[in-house]
Amino acid sequence: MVRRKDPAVRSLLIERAAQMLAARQPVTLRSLVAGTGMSTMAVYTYFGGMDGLWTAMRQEGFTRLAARLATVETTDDPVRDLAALGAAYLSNALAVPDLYRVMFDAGFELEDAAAADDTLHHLVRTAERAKTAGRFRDDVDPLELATQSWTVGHGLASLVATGPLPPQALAHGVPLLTALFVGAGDDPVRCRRSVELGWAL
Amino acid sequence: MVRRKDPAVRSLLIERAAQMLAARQPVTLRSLVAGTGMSTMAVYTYFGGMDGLWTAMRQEGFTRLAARLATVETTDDPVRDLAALGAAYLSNALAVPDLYRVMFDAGFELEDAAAADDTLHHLVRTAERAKTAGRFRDDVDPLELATQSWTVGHGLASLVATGPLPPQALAHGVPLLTALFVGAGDDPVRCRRSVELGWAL
DNA sequence: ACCAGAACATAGCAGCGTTATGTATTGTGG
DNA sequence: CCACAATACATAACGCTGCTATGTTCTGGT
Repeated sequence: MVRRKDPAVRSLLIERAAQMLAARQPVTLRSLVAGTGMSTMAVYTYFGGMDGLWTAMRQEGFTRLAARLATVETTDDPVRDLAALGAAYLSNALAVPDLYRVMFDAGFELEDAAAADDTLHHLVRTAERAKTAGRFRDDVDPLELATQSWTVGHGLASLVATGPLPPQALAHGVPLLTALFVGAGDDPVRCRRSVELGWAL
Repeated sequence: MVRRKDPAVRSLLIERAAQMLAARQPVTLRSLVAGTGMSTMAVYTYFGGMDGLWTAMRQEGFTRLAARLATVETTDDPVRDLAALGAAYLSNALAVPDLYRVMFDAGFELEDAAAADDTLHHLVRTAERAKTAGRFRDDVDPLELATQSWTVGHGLASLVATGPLPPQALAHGVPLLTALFVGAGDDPVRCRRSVELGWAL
């Protein structure tokens, strides 16, 4: 009785929307399906409307971000890795600034929060590694430190991607993260070296 | 030959738009002028279109923010004052989250940057005071430190106002700012006390 | 007192997301 | 195997958006 929705079509639309977003073309219902042979109804059968498309785009953004963070190699210096994750976060955000803006736009829902948590998890695990390696104090909560690192990264990404700060302001990431990690107990000079190594934009 | 535009009408429209924004009502060309007796053309004579209105709203947002920061009293503890400015920044952002979002929306232009600079200036001056008071190292650039404080504040404000982080995450401001100021040379225990005093959300 | 020009009102346009309606397609139960 | 029912899809229309073209009203300097 059914005629199942084709997942490939869904990904195709998401892909196309992402490309249009990256090309700074307005993503509208009609422009999205134009040239694909599909009618505007496709967006409704696959996403339930434009809001659904934007939600899907947010998830896509977090998925890509998670994939990007997964490429960061884990070394024997977890603090370096933590900084490298921050750098990768910023690199991803500025590579696709419009998608990044969509991810944190007004329509943020609970289901998006799950995707965001997955992203945070990379940071949490690395913070844990740094803690067990004795780089951080015992009373440091890895989740809290990860959240604080995220806050710094997002603040930087948001201000640079939106325009208030110039791209060279990304260099602030080094002093910000070193201060944060030293505050968590790491040795100042060693920390600085680790962060600079991991940052390496 | 002229019939000058009435500045009062302009402020009235901005005020009305701000109220609708705060009430989470959609601010559209027609809904904005509805009930005021004006026609839709008013928006064009006073702002040149909706884009102009949003630019004006951004400036209004920065003006209100600057006014809010100006209410922060300056004590003999500049580090406390710096933290107090950060708290005021967040308090303002979360009091009018939709206006705050507009301020950092896609259409950010050069003329908005000037308004943002005025806001930053409060932080810069206080950072300078802390430096001359001997709380920070000599090689600390007040502008850079202010920018970094701003980054932290904006990151926190953005993540909480948009939804990814819950309101209690605002407490991260204390460790983040202390770490930053200690990294700038302040004494750890004294800094912590100052920040906690100034934060006092 | 005139009249150029700014301010304003009205109506219409193209575009937007959405929905209603009709048609085609498909998997499944008899 | 076939008919039925449910899904997918196409087309057209609706109400809304920002914007512009046109006509009117008001105002201030010569």
